[in-house]
Amino acid sequence: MSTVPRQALGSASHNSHQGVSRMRRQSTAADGQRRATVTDVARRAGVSTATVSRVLNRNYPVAEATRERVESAMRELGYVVNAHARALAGVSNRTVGIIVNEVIDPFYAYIARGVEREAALGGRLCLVCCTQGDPQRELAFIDLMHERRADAVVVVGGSIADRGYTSELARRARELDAGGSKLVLCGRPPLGEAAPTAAVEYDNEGGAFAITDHLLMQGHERILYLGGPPKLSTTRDRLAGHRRALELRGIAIDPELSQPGAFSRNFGYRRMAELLRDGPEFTAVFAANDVVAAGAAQALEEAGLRVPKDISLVGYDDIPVAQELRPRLTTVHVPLEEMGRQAVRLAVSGGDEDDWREPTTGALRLGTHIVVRDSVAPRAGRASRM
Amino acid sequence: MSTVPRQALGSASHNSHQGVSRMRRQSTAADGQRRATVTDVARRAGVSTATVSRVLNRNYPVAEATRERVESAMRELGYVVNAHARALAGVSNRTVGIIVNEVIDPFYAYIARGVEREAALGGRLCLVCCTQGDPQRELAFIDLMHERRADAVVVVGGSIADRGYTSELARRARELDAGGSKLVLCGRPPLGEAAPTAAVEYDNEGGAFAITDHLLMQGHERILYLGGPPKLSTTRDRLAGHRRALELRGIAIDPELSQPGAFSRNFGYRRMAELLRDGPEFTAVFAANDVVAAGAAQALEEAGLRVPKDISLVGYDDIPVAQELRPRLTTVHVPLEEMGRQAVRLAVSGGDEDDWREPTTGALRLGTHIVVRDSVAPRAGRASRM
DNA sequence: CATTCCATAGAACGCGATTACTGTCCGGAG
DNA sequence: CTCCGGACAGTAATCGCGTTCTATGGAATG
Repeated sequence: MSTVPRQALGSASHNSHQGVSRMRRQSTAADGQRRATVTDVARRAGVSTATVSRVLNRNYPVAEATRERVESAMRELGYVVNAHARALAGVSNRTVGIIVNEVIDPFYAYIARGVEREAALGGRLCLVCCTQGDPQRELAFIDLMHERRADAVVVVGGSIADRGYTSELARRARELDAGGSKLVLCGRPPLGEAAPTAAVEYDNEGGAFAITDHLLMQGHERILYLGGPPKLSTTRDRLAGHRRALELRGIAIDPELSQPGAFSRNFGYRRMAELLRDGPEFTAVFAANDVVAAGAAQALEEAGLRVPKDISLVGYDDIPVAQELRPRLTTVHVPLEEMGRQAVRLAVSGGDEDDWREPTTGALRLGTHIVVRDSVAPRAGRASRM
Repeated sequence: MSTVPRQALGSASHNSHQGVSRMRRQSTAADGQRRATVTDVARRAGVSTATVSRVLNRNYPVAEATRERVESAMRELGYVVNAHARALAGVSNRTVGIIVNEVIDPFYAYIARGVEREAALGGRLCLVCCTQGDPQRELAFIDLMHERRADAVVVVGGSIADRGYTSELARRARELDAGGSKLVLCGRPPLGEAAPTAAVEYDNEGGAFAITDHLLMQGHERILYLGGPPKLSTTRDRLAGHRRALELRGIAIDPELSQPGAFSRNFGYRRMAELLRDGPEFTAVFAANDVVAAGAAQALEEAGLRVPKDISLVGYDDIPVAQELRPRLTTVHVPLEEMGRQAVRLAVSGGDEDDWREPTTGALRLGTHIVVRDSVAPRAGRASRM
């Protein structure tokens, strides 16, 4: 079996169709009303089911009068096509799946918006799942979407570098591909040659480099890197850009200034408070993302430190909270919504399937750039001031 | 036909299956590889399809050895059940639909999270759509979800009081109900007796009353009500609570102090700035929601007014931005995630269908309460100060 | 040895819709 | 007065899986 146990989804009682042998809905029996079917419509309109299907799909000439008879029959019966039957008969069911950590996290929400909008443009619906950071759930959701024959499955966000996990993911990529769907990696590194996937990345390393350099230009040399799960590809890339910038300026890397952790406001707040109490000296903070920066900002505020006068602070992602903080946060802009759009575009190639089966593996890398606001000032040195 | 034209979804070329008469996938022909079916698995494992189905559904005893043979056959073939075929055969497809204005709006995002989590608990997947505030799109999406036979369709957010729209919605409620699904209204008033819907509301009026009263207790008598689309049920209810509080204290209602508009940060900012320049006097602002409050706060700040010293400010919803603003925003807490959870709970009655068909119309009303933070102070009167 | 009970095989339907074929009808050309 | 093609419409085979219902081989039981 190619599926992760459904237990991974925390299903209370996943064996839904168990025991309770449902009474089979007999078309003969009472039950009041059945759902109308094509057959019903056809009978009522005095035509064949083929004709009904034709007016439904507008893919074959049907006489005006006939069409009208059929349409009013549908209306009178309250007929609604059955997408499952249609999918079974070979028509794309027009859905794309998207798997994120958490829908309320703006980072994911913006990407999801892009996916949803682009999908809607192609007349598609969007299946959304939240893994809450659990790779097992992610795999289980991919399976569920495969079962539903989604046109594409977009997996969003950084990934952990785990051997077993990666190969599981690659296998699913192959299975999906064999079935004509596509696995799209959004904001995470590709799986390598063996796996037929599409990918939309952004210049994570470059953004980190740029904003670190921005800090360096202001004279900061002791920069605290705060937050970001250590094993996540996202963290790895941001940290890499950060270090490259430091090295380029000939600044030694102090391990103590690297403080990875969760991508959460709470982590930013607590660790910052701790570090302020008994941590290394630093004059600037590079928060792994804007949410962490918000937490750090609060800790700084409560410690009586002024941003940017005493300490400079920058974030990453450029989500709305960056503009809400005071001072407004200097950060790295990531084209989140665009990533989502491109992800589905890469996978489904527009609304019409004229171009049947193009490059089986597409990749895309979007740019990032820093947004300068008010949270960075020339170095003043917290140590030298207090 | 009971559906709104798909054009409403802005589909670029919605007649996807038109003209391009797809080559029918012949099981006989080449094509390299077909997707494995139950029959394939059965053949490979040397058992019957009935047995395969049994190990798949675990609803009938199967010898351990047989099960293993079947399972490894599935693994080797990369078999993935076809949810459509399964749904067609009468098994619930386990999906719930949710329709919101906008996924990046925290108000909706939190509700969506509740829906998604509760759905996942029941082993269900979640179909998400964004209407961007267009009632036509909302109706079109409901149809699409009905076509997919979602177990439930949750429509989130305030509704406009339009005669035609309401009856269209009611019709869909009936159609869904006839098919065994359910339309759930989340955060909006019921449709009346004629429509079989479930509903989860929150005490919108009460929250507005409470926070207005909070302002009154601090001596504020001239309170500006800012934002909220005028015809939206949400606005109507909040405004009602607000006015009831005013009347209870015998304060005359000044139409000039009622400034409805979009639920956007931008509206809050701009209208606030205008009003500060040439609007009526007021000592407190009741923003229709936290987002509007954020905009208003910026305008106030730029005008050199201090919150709450010069002007008090409150919002509604209690989304994260409320804690990020400085001063932290006093607002009304709405149990958003819980609303989402209850919405699906109301509709699908847990994971197991033991309790077959319960009350066809459930309703629920969750409480709200104010959260006092730092944006309200006793009246100081902007007029008397400047 | 006869009887039961199990696990499973086998086969027929049903689910609802799509569509490759196969007509049928009708008008105009030859 | 045929013949032919275009416009429509009907027939029936699929699609992949779930659900019986009957039949059967063999092990356990008495």
